[in-house]
Amino acid sequence: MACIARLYAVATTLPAAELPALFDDLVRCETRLYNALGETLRAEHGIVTSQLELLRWLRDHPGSRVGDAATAFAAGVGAMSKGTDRLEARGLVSRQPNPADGRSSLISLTARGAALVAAAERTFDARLAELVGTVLSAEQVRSAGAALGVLRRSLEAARVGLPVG
Amino acid sequence: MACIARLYAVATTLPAAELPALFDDLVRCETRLYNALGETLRAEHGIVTSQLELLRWLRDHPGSRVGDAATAFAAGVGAMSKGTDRLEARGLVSRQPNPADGRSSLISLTARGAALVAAAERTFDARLAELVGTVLSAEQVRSAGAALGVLRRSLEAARVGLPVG
DNA sequence: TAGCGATGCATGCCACGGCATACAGATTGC
DNA sequence: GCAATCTGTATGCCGTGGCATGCATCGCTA
Repeated sequence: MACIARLYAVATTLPAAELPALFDDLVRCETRLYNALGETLRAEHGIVTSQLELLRWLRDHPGSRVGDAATAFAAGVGAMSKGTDRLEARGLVSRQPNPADGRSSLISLTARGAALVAAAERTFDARLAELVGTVLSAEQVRSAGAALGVLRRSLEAARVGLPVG
Repeated sequence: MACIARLYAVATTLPAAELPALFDDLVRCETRLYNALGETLRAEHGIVTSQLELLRWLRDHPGSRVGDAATAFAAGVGAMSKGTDRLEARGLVSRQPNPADGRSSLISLTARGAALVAAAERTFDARLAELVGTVLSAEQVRSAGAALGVLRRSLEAARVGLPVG
């Protein structure tokens, strides 16, 4: 079938071990960066990486619903609902009734949330620059970013790797 | 041509937004790939991605201890101990007394574990080739792999992002 | 407009990881 | 060779996410 032909084509141009090695490096980098950034964010702002990611996304996508965020992060709706609860309990976001659909709410940053995300983002960017910017050349950042961007858009377009809930 | 591109890159600077965007793509790709691979592995072999990663690592690093695996995966020792318990309970690995140190055990694959990792690895590689190999060019895989490899080694050398436990 | 499947979200249960602790065994200093 | 300390691992508690369920609401169709 078509996928056999594709696999064969890949194998002719790429050593078979290349993809698993890439995946391994990808996961290891992600784990360590996530941990290290979370450590710094927790110490300086009392939030962790996943919370900054959500806050930042809400800032950049005002008027979003819980399910929109879940899709964007490839997380379950239940998990995102609970994550929103936690941010709301801390006064960082608020749910407003959705005028177009009574089942959902629109999530927006509070003033505190907006201030926090601005401050935490500076910390985040600085730490990331320390960890990555001092190690990779601009060329490496760009080529890796281009490849991962292509891959990401492909996975998202195909709805790959979305949890059930 | 790669040489010309590299020389040009040296003279250019990195836009400030490039690193956060790279991190975002990195995390999103990792999440979706991890989920999608886990789905396939669970359906065909009854394990998930993290378990295949550990089993494969144990195969490639015989005579390792719990703490060695924890360091390799940037996981806590407690988590790795419990993960090993789960694999041991399923008869996939076994702990053998460490002749050089009575506090620790040496972990090795059982015959069942070795068979499972061999079969599951084929599934894993095939699914990964579908998801990534059909989307990225060999050149993109190589350049992303090179960059992430450099980054990974830097993070590991600096012991960055290791959990406490 | 009444009914019905589809959709969006919240919640409960379970699995897993982080962190703190406990303890056995190793190592160091005297 | 013993005490003090350190190291390696297991275990308990807690927070978080996935999945299943429940429920309110929407949209479609007759």
